Amino acid sequence: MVTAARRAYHHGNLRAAALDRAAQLAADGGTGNLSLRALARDLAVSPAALYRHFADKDALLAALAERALAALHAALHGALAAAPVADAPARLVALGRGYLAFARAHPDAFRIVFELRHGAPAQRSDGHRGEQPAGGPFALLRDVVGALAPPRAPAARIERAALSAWAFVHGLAALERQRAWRGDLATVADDLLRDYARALAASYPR
Amino acid sequence: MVTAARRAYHHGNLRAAALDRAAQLAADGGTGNLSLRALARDLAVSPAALYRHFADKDALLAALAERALAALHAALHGALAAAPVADAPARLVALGRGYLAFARAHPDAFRIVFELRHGAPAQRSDGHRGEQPAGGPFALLRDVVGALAPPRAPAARIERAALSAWAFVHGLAALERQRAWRGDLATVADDLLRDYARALAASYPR
DNA sequence: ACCTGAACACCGTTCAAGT
DNA sequence: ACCTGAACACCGTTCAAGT
Repeated sequence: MVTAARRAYHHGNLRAAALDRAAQLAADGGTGNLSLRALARDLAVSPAALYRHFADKDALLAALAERALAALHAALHGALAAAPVADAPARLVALGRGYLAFARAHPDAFRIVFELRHGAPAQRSDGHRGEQPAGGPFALLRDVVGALAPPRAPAARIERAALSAWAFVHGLAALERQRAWRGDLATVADDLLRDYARALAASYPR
Repeated sequence: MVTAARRAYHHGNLRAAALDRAAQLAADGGTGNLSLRALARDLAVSPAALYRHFADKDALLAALAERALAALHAALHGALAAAPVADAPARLVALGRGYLAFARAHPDAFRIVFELRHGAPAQRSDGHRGEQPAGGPFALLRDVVGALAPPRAPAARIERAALSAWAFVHGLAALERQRAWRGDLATVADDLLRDYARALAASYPR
């Protein structure tokens, strides 16, 4: 059994197994308590073996973040699929609900997507990264916000409105995770999402 | 010189010196790279000496967070003092700008206030904590949002509007810190703050 | 190509012992 | 009361060596 599993790693799935297990460990004990040595121990593998698949611990965390971002995208896509196609405000609310629900259900995944390289000051001078976190999920948001706007609204205005909506719902998720609010932020957040969508829809002259 | 400094610690200021130096180290290398041993080395003190003043590393970080929260409060208070007393929307914008400016100038302090116990799932069942982060700064925000509302507006509505505004500006700060936006979020954020204040003021029937 | 064993330079934390 | 020295059980990472 052990030897079979061991042999399997030689077939190229240590990387995948490590990511799966690391995601579980992060979900249980938090990303901060995740150690490569504990992970290796868990996989019945030598610590050094992981370095054949990840350059260092940060690379492992980055791969984990990539997975988490894909999961967030999928969750938002699902939330959108369950919303009425014609009702743009309802779709925006559904997107916000999906975002908050994901942050609640997978706080570790949410964290690793948005708080990676959390303690490093190193801002690479070769340009901004961060296209990944903005990529998939933000495109969904822009589409929904665009559908809310009049047919020939300027793209720049839609971009700005989408950023604003993202900041709003992201802030709600962050404050809720932080428990920086006495009482039940979750139910209030739902009301605020609806208010926000309504106000945005009303902001366009008709 | 060294002996004089050493003797000074016996006079009860190791705790303060440790916090000062820890704040510096966190500002330079990020909170994640802060180690008690390096801190002790830096203070020419044995690692164990710090445990006379802090229960463990988390306690040191919590004390650091307390300082950072006070600094944020002071910064917001200052931003408000420089804004016209009568112009409530301008005061809201000033508060938002102060928040964003603080997050930009002291990313480590901002982080430690809002992302402490970042990797832990442990939600204490004895009730919610998080009164501290909401305490000082949020009271300022509630006052400003209250001044924006009609004289006899219901308190619950003001609370909700203040939470909404907090979430919005906090989200902007988080996304900006994350560089999760191609291009210059800082200047766009300023526009969005003004839009937000205007929309909030307009949301009250007159 | 993929993994092991052993080593290096670190950690956080504890505890007896010093002054 | 406050600090030191030494120890324990961990880390991340590297590197020769195995298959």
